[in-house]
Order: sequence, then C-alpha cells, then structure tokens
Amino acid sequence: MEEQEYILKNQKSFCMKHIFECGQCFRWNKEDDGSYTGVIKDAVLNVNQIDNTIIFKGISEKDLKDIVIEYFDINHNYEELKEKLSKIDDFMKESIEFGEGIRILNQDLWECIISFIISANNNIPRIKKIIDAISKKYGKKVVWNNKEFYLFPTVEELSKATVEELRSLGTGFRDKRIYDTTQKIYNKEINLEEIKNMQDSKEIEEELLKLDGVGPKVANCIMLFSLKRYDVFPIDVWVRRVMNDLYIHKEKEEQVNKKELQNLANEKYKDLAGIAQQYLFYWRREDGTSA
DNA sequence: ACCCAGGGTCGTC
DNA sequence: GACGACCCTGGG
Repeated sequence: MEEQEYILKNQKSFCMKHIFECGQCFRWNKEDDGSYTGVIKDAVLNVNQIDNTIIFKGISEKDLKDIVIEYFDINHNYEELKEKLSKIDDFMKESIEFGEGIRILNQDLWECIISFIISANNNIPRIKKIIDAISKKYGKKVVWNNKEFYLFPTVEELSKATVEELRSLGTGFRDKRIYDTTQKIYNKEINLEEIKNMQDSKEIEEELLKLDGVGPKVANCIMLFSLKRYDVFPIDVWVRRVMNDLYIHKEKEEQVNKKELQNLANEKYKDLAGIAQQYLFYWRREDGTSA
C-alpha cells in the first residue's frame, strides 16, 4: 500500500457535502479541516475541495486515479444531465439548485447490499454506526497517518459471523437477514458476478429480491448506488413525503399508493428517475422549509 | 418519563 | 393485498 495523490481541476458538479451526505453512502466522515475521509473497497481515501479543484489523497494497491474516476463517476456529464432534469418542472429545478453538487457514486455491490439491508426502518447515524462496527470486527485493519481504518469485510470474512455476534453489534432484528443473505452469497446460491453482467433491470431486481432483507426499496437502492441503474426509483418515507406534497396532495402521505407514485416517477423522469429521486430526497431531508 | 420515528421487510390473516 | 411487529437510538 503506497500513498498516492490525484487532483481534478475544473470540476463543476462536485460538492463533497452533497455527495457524502445525501444518504447514498455511509462510510465517509468529515474531518476538522472540512475534508472527508472514507474507505472504499481496499483503499482509504481523503477528499478535499478548493472551489472547483478536488484533491484526493490515499493509500491503495491500485492506481488512485482509476479508483476515483470509477467511484465518483467522473466521466458522467452531470451538467448535461441536470439541464435535462431541470426542464421537467420548477420543483425539479429547485431541488437541483439545492443539491447541485450531488453525484451518484459507483459503490461496491456486496457492501451496498449489506448496508441497505441495515437501512431498513433505521436512521442514518445508526446505520453508519452498525456498518463501522461490522467492519471493525470482521474487516481488515489499515493504518494511515497513525489512524486505524477498517475495510468492509469480504463475503468470506462476514460468512464467519454468527447471528448472535451480529446482534451484539447493534443490528437488531436485521441480524438474521444479514446472516442469511451473507450465506446465500457465500455459497453462490446468489452469484454477484452474474448479477453485475445482467443487462435487464427487471432481471436484476428479481434476483436481488431473493435475498433476505431485500424488498423493493432496498433492491432499487442497490441498483442505483452500485449498478448504475438510473431508471429505478426507490420509494422511502422521504420521497413519498416530497412527492405527495408536490404533486399528489393526499391528506396523509401514508395514503399515497406506491404503484401510482412509481408510475408518476417513470412518466416524469423516465430513465433518470433514480437521479431525480436523489435530488428530491436530499432537498427534502436537508431543507425543512421545502415542504 | 413517555412517545415517536427512522432511506422497510417479513410473516400472517 | 392489507396490517402489525420489529431492535435500537436519539430527540421532543
């Protein structure tokens, strides 16, 4: 592991806060100097930003540049994408102005599956806490700048965990779900490499739904955040809330029909529904006044 | 002290 | 297809 640096200049659609705090990832932490440090696969990375210049420093076996370009989806033209979405309506335009620096990360499929199983009926601080605990207990330790970091465990590493051990890490009722899913992936009952090669989104979703703890919402998050399926539209409490307030106007958001919401999103946002969802989610969660 | 809600899913009716 | 239960933690 050697220390590397990579600098990106003239990066318009890139804001660390927007990217790391929009709820798509759980392993990035803000440092005192305003930069963020996180663990991605087997690399530890620190990201700092001065205007449109982004400085990446980290330790990794592989070329840091390759990791950054892939993970932050640097070759994806967000200027163009935002322009397209902004034209849909003024709400979309406003949410994009609010979260103009959001980028959808390209995360590891396996880590994403476990992370979003943990996310069920949970809140973001506790999700982060649980993932950290799992990494600390089962993942490899990496030391950088005299600080300890823990990689997210491999399938094999986590397959050694018992249900009781998982429960003791604060997972709650999700302990069995994590256990069963890990076993299914470990014994290749579900083959992640095959899933990565599948073309049809519907086929991928069907496969993911076979995993314990993976329902429609979690499956869609996994597809959006680790398989570049931008057409899916994960429906959670926040998105249901914001979509109801903007377009549907039922008295209570619980009354909003999921199918109806799904159809509305497909019609409005088409193949960019997932990215639209992320701007809306961040807008509504961060800015209490947007109701 | 008590209640509520959180990036939902599962088992049961 | 609807409905309640579910670990745990932080905030009102």
